[in-house]
Amino acid sequence: MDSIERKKFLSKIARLYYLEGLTQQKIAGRLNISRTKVSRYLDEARKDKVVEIKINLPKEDYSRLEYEIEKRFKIKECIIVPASGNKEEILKMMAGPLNNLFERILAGGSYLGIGWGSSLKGISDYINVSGKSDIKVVPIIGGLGKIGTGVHTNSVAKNIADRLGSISYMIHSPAILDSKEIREIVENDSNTREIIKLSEKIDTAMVGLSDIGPDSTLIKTGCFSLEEFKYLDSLGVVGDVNLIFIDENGKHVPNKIDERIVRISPDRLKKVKNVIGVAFGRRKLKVILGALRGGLINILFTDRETAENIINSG
Amino acid sequence: MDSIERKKFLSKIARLYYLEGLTQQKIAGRLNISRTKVSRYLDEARKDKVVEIKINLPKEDYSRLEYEIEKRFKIKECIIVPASGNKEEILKMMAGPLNNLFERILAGGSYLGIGWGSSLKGISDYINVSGKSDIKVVPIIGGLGKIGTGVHTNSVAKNIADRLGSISYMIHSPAILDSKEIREIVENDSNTREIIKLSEKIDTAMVGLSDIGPDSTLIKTGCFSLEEFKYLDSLGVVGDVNLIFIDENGKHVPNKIDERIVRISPDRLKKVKNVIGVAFGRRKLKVILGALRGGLINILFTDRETAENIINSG
DNA sequence: AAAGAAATTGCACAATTGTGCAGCAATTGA
DNA sequence: TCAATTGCTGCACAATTGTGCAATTTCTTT
Repeated sequence: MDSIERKKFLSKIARLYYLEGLTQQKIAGRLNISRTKVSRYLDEARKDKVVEIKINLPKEDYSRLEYEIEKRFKIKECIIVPASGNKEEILKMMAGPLNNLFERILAGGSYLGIGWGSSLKGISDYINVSGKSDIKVVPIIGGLGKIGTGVHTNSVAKNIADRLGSISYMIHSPAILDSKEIREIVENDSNTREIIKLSEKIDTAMVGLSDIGPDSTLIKTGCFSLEEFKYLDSLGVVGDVNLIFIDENGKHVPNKIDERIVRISPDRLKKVKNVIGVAFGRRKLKVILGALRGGLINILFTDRETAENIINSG
Repeated sequence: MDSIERKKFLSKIARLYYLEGLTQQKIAGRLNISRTKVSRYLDEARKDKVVEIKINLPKEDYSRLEYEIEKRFKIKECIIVPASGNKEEILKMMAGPLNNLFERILAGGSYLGIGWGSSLKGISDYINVSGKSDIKVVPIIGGLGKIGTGVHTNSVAKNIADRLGSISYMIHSPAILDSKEIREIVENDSNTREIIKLSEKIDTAMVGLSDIGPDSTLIKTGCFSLEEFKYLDSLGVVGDVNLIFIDENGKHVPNKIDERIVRISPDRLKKVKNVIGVAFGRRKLKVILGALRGGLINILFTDRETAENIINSG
């Protein structure tokens, strides 16, 4: 069979299989060849592009980029939304995929850990998932921000719980204390100990990622001073994941601030099945890369621009 | 999940399945949904045209038309070549598909019945199939045309046998005799009887289709007179398949010429597994339709123009 | 708020498809 | 011409995929 004859034959088989919906067995019978041959001819047809499978992507679909990032960093999932420059809009666009994700990964009776951050706070307002009333929402970091402003850890956890139709726990300790001693005392208090203990039951967590630049929310809210950030910078820190300070490879950088912080431990966090990070913007590129490389998060929500930067920075 | 969100999700799954080649099981694990759901989402994606499967047809491909005819007349196969107006060219184009067909349907040791006709004669020169040396080629009609011209039944059979690297039998009787009595005598001769007997072993036959117009080869070669054709026409005959005269529905029309003809019987022919008819051109439309409707042939070789006429005449 | 209707889900099974392998045929090279 | 090599074939099995069904959930309607 010459090349053109062959192509025609392949397209005939491909038509019967893909367009007319016959089974390989039926095609084999009809053309008087073995079923095995049909299977192999179809293979050839696909390889030779006689058959092409096209996916009609909705506009602004980045599933390809998503899959590239998923593969590159061996993470479970990456969700990319169009970049608009406007933070609130970006968060709004993340709502749908986040709800979809929650539908899929929040198993009955499971515990959901919630960190802190303006993105987390922002996105939480769009959560809308039904049938998850037996989820327990647990803070995995002490309070940051003022109660009443709605950015406080407990508020975010409560907000999310409300939107899931479920319940939340509260943490009665600030995230950052004045000294190691005070932290130890607070952490030994049964109220706090209980919450910390709960973090072992978590199988899904949502964490915030911050850089340590002067514009970070942590500076703006007065949680840290510029001097402290400079100190962390000098140690090679590129940012934090739920106040776990990491370097560009996602390795936890030991530092003297750590001992004053109340939060889930790096080891514990790495054992959580699904860790969702929501972060985008040029400033956060390094900490995102670190978090991905170090395996601190395995589900990433970001925008197109950041995603492209991630891929280009390998 | 709203409509756009759903489409994005579908396209994500479709990408993983069709483009990245993951199994449904892997996708299910990755997205934390059941495998059954993946199967159903893929179904939906195809139905919603999120996934489109396109077959890159070689130019001048008529596989769609072929399949329409196959379905409409419940025949095994229809092969259509581009119409060029030039008979020789059309036959040449049929060579590839015919060889392909022979490769598929000629089983080891089987008998191949050969009729008569200028198309058959023409196409036989292009046959080229290897590995079929144990086929026996058998005439299924008496001699028509003069020995030596190459249009004679025996010559065509011999030619085909040579090209298959196999052997052929000869029939030592004309197709049309002067009277019923002579035919009976000839048919009772052991030489002829033996060949006729062989036709019971045939599982593939190639037959010619003729119309009964004044330009038909049968008139030109002097086998029939115009009066005889007028007579047949008056009976409702539209043409013949291997000298079986049929009406527009393919029903064998009894007539007084039949009893002078030496050929395979209509009943016998209908039992042959594969009966290949090669015919095209406006004049032959009616007889082709008859042959298809009456189940006298189940594999048709024709050209685009004729094929379109066939479909339009339903 | 309750009952009924409709849709969705996963299981278990059936159907379909893919593939390693042994055997056979074709081709090549001496 | 023969041997060696290469490629093709179908079988038998393994893997993958599709689907009826019962249970459950969700949505309607009263």
